[in-house]
Amino acid sequence: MNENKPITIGVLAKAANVGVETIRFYQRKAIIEQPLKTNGYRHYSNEDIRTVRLVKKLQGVGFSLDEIKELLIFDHCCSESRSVVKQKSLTKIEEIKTQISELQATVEALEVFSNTCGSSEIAETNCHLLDCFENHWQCCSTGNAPNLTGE
Amino acid sequence: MNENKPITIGVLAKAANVGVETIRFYQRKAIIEQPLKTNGYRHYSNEDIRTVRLVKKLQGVGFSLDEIKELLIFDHCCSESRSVVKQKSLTKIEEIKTQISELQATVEALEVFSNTCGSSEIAETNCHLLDCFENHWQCCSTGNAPNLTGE
DNA sequence: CTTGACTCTGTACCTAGGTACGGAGTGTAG
DNA sequence: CTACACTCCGTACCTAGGTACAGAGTCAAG
Repeated sequence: MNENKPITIGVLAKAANVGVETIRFYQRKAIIEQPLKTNGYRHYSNEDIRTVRLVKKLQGVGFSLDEIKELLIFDHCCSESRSVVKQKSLTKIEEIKTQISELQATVEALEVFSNTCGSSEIAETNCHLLDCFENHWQCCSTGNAPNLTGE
Repeated sequence: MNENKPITIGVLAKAANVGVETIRFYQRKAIIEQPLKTNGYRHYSNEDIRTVRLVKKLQGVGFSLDEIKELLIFDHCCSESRSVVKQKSLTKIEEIKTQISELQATVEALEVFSNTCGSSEIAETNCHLLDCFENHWQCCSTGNAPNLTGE
């Protein structure tokens, strides 16, 4: 084991696949805690590596840094705040589920688009992406979308 | 019908539920086309309302303005570029599907978290969100995550 | 005990996606 | 034909999430 090799900011950055400046930025934003310092140098733990990786993962899935910060704070709170933690998690779960539905509708619209408008055999010039997404993101069908503007 | 009432920038903005400045911004970015002008005033079509709504919808689902611009350009291109359009759509579909999987994994992790760590009966103090997301985002189980840093 | 890689702090700068403002012209109801 | 809402253009400013210095100190191999 290499317990003797300290995890400096550069080591952490490389392990989490981010820039050194990003780590410092996260610290300024209080997303990760200020680590212990020896001779002015930051020394991190393996926990910190896991945390930064988690931050990047959550970010990739659409969480903002503020949301991530909040999640991480939950994680450190003691048992009396469990009901708050639970409620926040459940709210977030609902939000993500909604987002998943919208993404699924987007995939469907794009599939219709590429199977009709994108197909040289089937396509008509009046078949547009716009139509594919309208009518509650459901169809592209004839290529003529109904008038939705109430004209 | 009110064909005689022109769709000015303010009308468009209200219809699409965005600010007037946002419309101007989209035009600067060439996300929507420069409309015809009479006496210096922009006059939009119902198509423009649909387009701006689509832009906001796509944005909400995680598309950047550059991606949206590209999609809208597909939409206006003529038949000889159909294969390109189709390929781009298919690529985008794959990207979105990946994102959906990740979001589903996130939901699972959050559900495990709220059912264990968030539950006052079951929770142990060493049960953390970090653990819930690790091991390929699959479990929180005992509350002690395996060491993933290769130490 | 020097040299080069690494780290420190603070501040400035960058892109994306808007938002606000100033000073001028337009359009329309009374 | 005046008032007021609306629009014009250009430019400046804002937040989020970084990224890049500069000038100084530290660490470790040779």
